[in-house]
Parts: sequence; C-alpha cells; structure tokens
Amino acid sequence: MAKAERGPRERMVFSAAQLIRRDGVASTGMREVAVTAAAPRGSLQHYFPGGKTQLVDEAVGWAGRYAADRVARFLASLPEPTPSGLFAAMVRQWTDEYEAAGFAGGCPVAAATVDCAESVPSTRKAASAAFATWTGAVARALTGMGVPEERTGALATLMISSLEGAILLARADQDVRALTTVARELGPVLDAAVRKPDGSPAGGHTGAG
Amino acid sequence: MAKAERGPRERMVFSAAQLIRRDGVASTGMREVAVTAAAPRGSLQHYFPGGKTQLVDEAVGWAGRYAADRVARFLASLPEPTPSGLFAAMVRQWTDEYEAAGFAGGCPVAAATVDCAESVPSTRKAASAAFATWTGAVARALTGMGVPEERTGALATLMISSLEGAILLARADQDVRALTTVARELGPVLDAAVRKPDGSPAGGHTGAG
DNA sequence: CGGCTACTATGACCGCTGTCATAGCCGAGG
DNA sequence: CCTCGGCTATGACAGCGGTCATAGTAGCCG
Repeated sequence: MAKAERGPRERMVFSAAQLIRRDGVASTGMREVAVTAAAPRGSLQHYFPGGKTQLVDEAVGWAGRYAADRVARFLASLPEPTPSGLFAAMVRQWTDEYEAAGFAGGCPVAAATVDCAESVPSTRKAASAAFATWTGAVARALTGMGVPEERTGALATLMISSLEGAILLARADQDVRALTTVARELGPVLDAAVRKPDGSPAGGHTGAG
Repeated sequence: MAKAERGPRERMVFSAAQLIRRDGVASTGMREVAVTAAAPRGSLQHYFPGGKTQLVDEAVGWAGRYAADRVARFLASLPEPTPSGLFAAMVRQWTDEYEAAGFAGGCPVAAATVDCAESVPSTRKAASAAFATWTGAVARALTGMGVPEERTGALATLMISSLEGAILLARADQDVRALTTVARELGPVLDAAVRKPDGSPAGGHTGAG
C-alpha cells in the first residue's frame, strides 16, 4: 500500500479509508483517524468542515479512483491482455493481501454502502460514483481487449459484483477460496466475449432484449 | 416477509436482522431492536445474556437459515428447475423488494461481515456459517438439477458472490440494473454445467487442478 | 398463604462519539 | 513592533451506546 505521504489532509483521507475497510464506517472514530494519520485532531475540523460525512465521502471517492488506477496498472503490466487475465489480476490483489497480511480489511466502498446507503445520502452517492469509476475503468479495459462495446458494461458489472461478493465470503471464511473460485469460473466466460479475428459471434448474447 | 410472530425472543432476533440489514451492525441499537420488536427492553438481557454479540450472531444465523429455506422454496416452485431459473428466482427476490419497497436494506450477513469480521470473532464465524448454510442449499439444488457434484460447490459460490456484489451495487446506485445484469450474464453459464442426457462434457472444466 | 421461577420494567453508570468553542503557535507582510 | 491567516491544540458538551443493578409482576406449585 505505497502512498505518497503528501499532506496531512491526504493522510487523513487515506487513513479513514483504511479504517473503514477494517471496521466499517460507524465504528471508525474521527479521533482514531487523526491518530492513525499522525495528524493533529484539530486539523479534522479545519480540513473537513463538513464533518465525518465529508471525510467518509472523500475516502470513498479516493478508493474508487484507487481501484480504477489499479485496473489501468494491471492492464499495463499484462503482456498479452485478456479479460480473464485482468480479472485474475484484480482477484490476486486480494488473495495476495489476505495471504500476506490476514483478513483484516474488505472493500471500503462496500463498507460505506452497507453502513450508509440508507442513512447518509451523500455517502451513498459517493459509493455509487466510486463503483461507476471502477466499472468504467474495467469496461474501457475490456473494450481495448476486443470485447464488443455493447457487452463491456455488463461484463464489468459482473466482474465487480463477483469480486465484491467473493471478498465478503473470503473475509467471513478467512479463506481465499471464494476468490480463487470466482476467478477460475469466470475466466473462460469473460474470454469468450472477446471478438475473434475471424469474426465469429463471440460466445454469449450480444445484447438481448 | 411473512413471519410467524411467535415469541418475543424470535421477534427480537428477526427485528435485529431487519435493522442490521438497513443500518449495519454498529448503527443498530439494542433499544431500537426492542422497540421494533414490540418487546420489553428488559427482555434483552433476559433472553440474550451474551449481550449484543449474541443477538447479532443469532440474527445472522437466522438469516442464513432463511436464505437456505428460500432456495428450497424456489426449487419447489419452479416447474422445470434449471440453474439459471434458480438464480433468476434468487435475484428476483431482491429486485422485487427493491422495486416495491425501495433500496433500504441489503443482506444482513454481508452487513455483519463488513462490520464485525475483524472485531468480533464469534460474529465472523456466524457469518461464515450462514454463508455455508446458504451455499450448501444452493449446491444441493444444483445437484438435483444434474450438475456434476464436483462443480456444484464452485457454482454455488459463484452465484452467491455475484448476488451479494450485485446487491451492493444496486443499493449504491438505487437501481436494480446490476442485479438483472448478473442474472442475465450468469444464466447461460450456469445452465451449461448441467450434465446432458447424451453424456456430453457439460461445458466448463470438471475440476481443474 | 409462602416460595419459587420466568419475565418485565426502569433507572443509573460509564465510555465513547462527533462537534463546537476557544486559545495558541508561527511565518508573512507591512 | 503589530496584525493577519493558516494551522494546531485542548477542553467541554450533549447525546447515545451497551450493560449492570434492582425492583416489580405474573403464574405455577405446594
């Protein structure tokens, strides 16, 4: 989890995301965020006059951008990009973390959704935007791999849904099996959507009605 | 959400599950549970001497059994059971609720996982058990539809992961699109795993290493 | 009637939360 | 020197959380 360590403000947003990932939004205290970020408590109300809501919203937005960046990075690192390869890389990020550092954290956007979707409208919107950012990045990546445009959105949604759900299962079970399972099962399905050079129909419906 | 309304104890567990579904574990107060269940506050410490943890754990367990029961019920209600039909029914339960009553609630087991996986070991185990109960019911249903035994577990995991993730997306977006998308995309994949009467290989790997 | 058990009913306690208010530091600018 | 603004630093406050302690009720048994 390399970070630039720039200003105290960024550190606080980052720390908030980390704590939310672990304990959920409600159980994450402002004081705790300040301590974790090695930032003075007084800076909280200085940088986030909107209070906890603003801090959480920014943490969620940060997480969305971070996830989208990772997708771009995966794409660049894959020698021969395929949908299954991208999905495997996304999943591997989680299995690697869980095997190296334990099952302490989940997805902060998921946590914000669970804790705030009904009670804090702005956070719900922030979560929706974060998911959209992430899904958009995945969909663009799929387009670049030859997946027909009318399929990229649906497949990106499928990938992220499966990943998010598998993260939940893995964390509950303290076992990465759910993650490896969805990667293995979905891989061939995703690759089947790639438009073949011979112009074959590219398995799956192309936009059912 | 028909319920038997039996004893006050059951009502409290049920109400706890409902509130956790909506606001998460941390934001759900014991007093609130008692009020919602129309139960006396004093009964909380009488029936749940283990405190909030015990109540939450039981609510999670209840949710797991409820989900498994639903799977069995779906199975009985489908004239010609297919994996895609089962998955569509599971998804439809959520789209129906969201369209009828709004996006107020998610899955209580997911909420418990997000809020307590790291901080409350017993709740994490309860969530794991609930997912296992649910996954087991789905896997058994798939077996009854002719899916090879060595595939049912993985497919059940895939179904539940996708469903849970899609619930998150739907709630964040306040739009059932994610749910309908995963149902549409996964349907054919699931049906392809059914062992055909002619003994064809039943698409997909049969148990990779 | 007394005694016992199951359950109900309140009130108090302590800890923690987010937020507000106030005051202090400190470099820049005049 | 003083002033000002960005930032820091604490302290206090009101509210709510779960939990404990205690007392009350209802019903059954003898």
